[in-house]
Amino acid sequence: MVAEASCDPVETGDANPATEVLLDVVVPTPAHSGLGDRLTYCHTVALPPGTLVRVPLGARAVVGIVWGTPATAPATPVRPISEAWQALPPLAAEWRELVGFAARYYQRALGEVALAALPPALRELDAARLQRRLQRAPEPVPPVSPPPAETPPPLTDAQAAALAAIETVDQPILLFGATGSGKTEVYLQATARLLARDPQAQALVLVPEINLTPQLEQRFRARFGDAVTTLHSRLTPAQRLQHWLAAHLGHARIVLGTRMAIFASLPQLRLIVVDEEHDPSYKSQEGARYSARDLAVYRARLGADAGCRVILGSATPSLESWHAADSGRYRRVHMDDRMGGARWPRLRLVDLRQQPRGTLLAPPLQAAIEARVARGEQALVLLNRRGYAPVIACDACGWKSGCPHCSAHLVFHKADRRLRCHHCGHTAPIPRACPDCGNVDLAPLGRGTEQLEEQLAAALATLQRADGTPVRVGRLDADTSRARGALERTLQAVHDGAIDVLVGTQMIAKGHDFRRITLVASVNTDGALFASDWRAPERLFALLMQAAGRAGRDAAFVAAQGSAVELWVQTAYPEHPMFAALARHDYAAFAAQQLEERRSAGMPPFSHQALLRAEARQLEAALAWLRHAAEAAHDLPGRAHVMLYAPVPMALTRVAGIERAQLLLESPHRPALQALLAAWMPRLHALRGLPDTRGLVRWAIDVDPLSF
DNA sequence: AGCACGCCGACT
DNA sequence: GTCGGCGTGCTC
Repeated sequence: MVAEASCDPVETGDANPATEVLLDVVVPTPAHSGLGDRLTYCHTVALPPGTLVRVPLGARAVVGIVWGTPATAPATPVRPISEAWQALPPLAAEWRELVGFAARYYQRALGEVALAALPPALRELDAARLQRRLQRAPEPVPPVSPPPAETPPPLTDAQAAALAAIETVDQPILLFGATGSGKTEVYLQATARLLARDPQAQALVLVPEINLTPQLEQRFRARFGDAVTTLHSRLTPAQRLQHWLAAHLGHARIVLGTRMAIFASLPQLRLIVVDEEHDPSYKSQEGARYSARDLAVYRARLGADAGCRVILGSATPSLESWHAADSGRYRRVHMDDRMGGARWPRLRLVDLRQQPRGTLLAPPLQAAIEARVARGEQALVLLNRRGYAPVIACDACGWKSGCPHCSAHLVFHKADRRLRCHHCGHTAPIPRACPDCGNVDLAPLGRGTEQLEEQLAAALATLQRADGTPVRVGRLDADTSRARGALERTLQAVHDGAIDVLVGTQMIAKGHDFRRITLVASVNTDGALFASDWRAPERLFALLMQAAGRAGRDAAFVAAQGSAVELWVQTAYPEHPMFAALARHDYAAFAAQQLEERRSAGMPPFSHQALLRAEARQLEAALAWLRHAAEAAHDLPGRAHVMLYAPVPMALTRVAGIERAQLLLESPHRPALQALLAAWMPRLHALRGLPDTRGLVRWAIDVDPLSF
């Protein structure tokens, strides 16, 4: 009480102005708490913006970040800052700007975004423990160069051109290069040149999934040693804090991380690399739904005065980035030759209309796989559906195994002889008879990776390798890689040649550098070709290009074998124009065709979208809430330029007993959409508690949504 | 969102 | 007689 009174500027501010300072502090207040983003506290001395502090909030003590000084003194008496962590350098102005922009653009509370960007373990610390931690690790800035731990290889012409562009072009670089064209070497050398020029500089390298691309981390470590650190969600809380501190204190020169790393504190950031920039995992799907790739471009612009650059790399860029390059906002740098003389796989289409219905593996494809395995080569077979069969059904009455909590089928998993829901985790034993009619003939419908593995293993059972050992079929999907280290073991087994044929979901298509693969096959492709999601063709093309890139990586091996490197695709629509572009490995043609479709339909990137999502116990409550929301938008700024569609249930309406619905907003004018959203938010918060929306669980806005 | 305070059932 | 159910309400 005394402390609070002494802090009140009205009471003591005049009496002792030198020792009482008002500060705006950002604390983790969810937007709907009714509190503003910045709360005013007082302290004995002025603290620079970016200083971490602990402050009382209600009955709790929370970590906050000093954001500045209040424009006006608040009406309510202010409470004092409990402790200021002055041992830690303040978070830089650019970091605060990035966080502020992300909060504004994605319509989240500033405190939520700012505090979520810090390692959780930091919030557990106090000033004393922080002090000890900082003293215990007074790591000097390690000398990165010279000498580099590994001598870089000579550059190809394309790589030299790319590096020249990076150093001279003051725009985001779209590094467009096929798998194996040497993009990674460009990242490495761009980083090396930066560090040679400016020994204090830092680089940020973003990857979609760090566990699926261990060799990128290996290559950075081989070149830069201990100057590299990592930031991703698989780190333990202590590691994450340690790595974050290394970046914040400038001990780490290079941060390699997943999308969350875009918020790392990097005071000397001069280069951002976004590898596989088209990958949808750069878009966060919970909390603040940010795009790390888009924020990377923004962050580089914030640092432009200091010479910060951004490289977006991909063999199949997002249509957004491709269009930005077409329109001159990004600079496209094309690396068109595959290094080491490796040849591109030839496309072999299997027309499923010529095959018996329900064919999983057409005889010519199976024969091709057998022939390769017999010669000591390897094959990858892609099927984007895990489990044995996506559903089991009753022959007599048409009953299908449905999830009691979701509007989805229970998937038959033969490995544990159970039915499993892939959306809520519900599991059930396989019923002996149909629950509806008692019929005992229940049949699995459709195929998953387990069944494909089984069928291939049976087909290859009589084959032997050159050394007389039996041929081995392996499987890689979320089920087989759940256990710690299982993923690495399977990948190693493929590397070592212990596995001849690897079956799996799209995770087998990622950047693994398998040397003896000469055939890649996609056996169930058509679902994505005609999916209701209009981004599906783009993703399918990227997946098939990426999968194709796994084949023929070792030119010497391929030449010695005398094999043709092939990509097999089973489809009932072989005349689809996408396959013509795929056969020529012509992403530019595919992108041009897709962008033309988007332009005429007024779809992104020719318009901008946001989704308002609502979840409720009853679907009607969610829909009613969205209708109220639409009504509340009628007179908002920007409304004339923003199209609001009717609220609809989501494609997968119910998940874990919660009904989901959404409302799409679309505008050709991004600022109009942003203005509308910003003005809409307070009204949406005020919508709580309407009588026909009882059972509403939560709602959220997804700006630039990727999935519908 | 947390985390209080605040009024009604089965236990040491 | 207490421990605890989660219903409203507040957080500079």
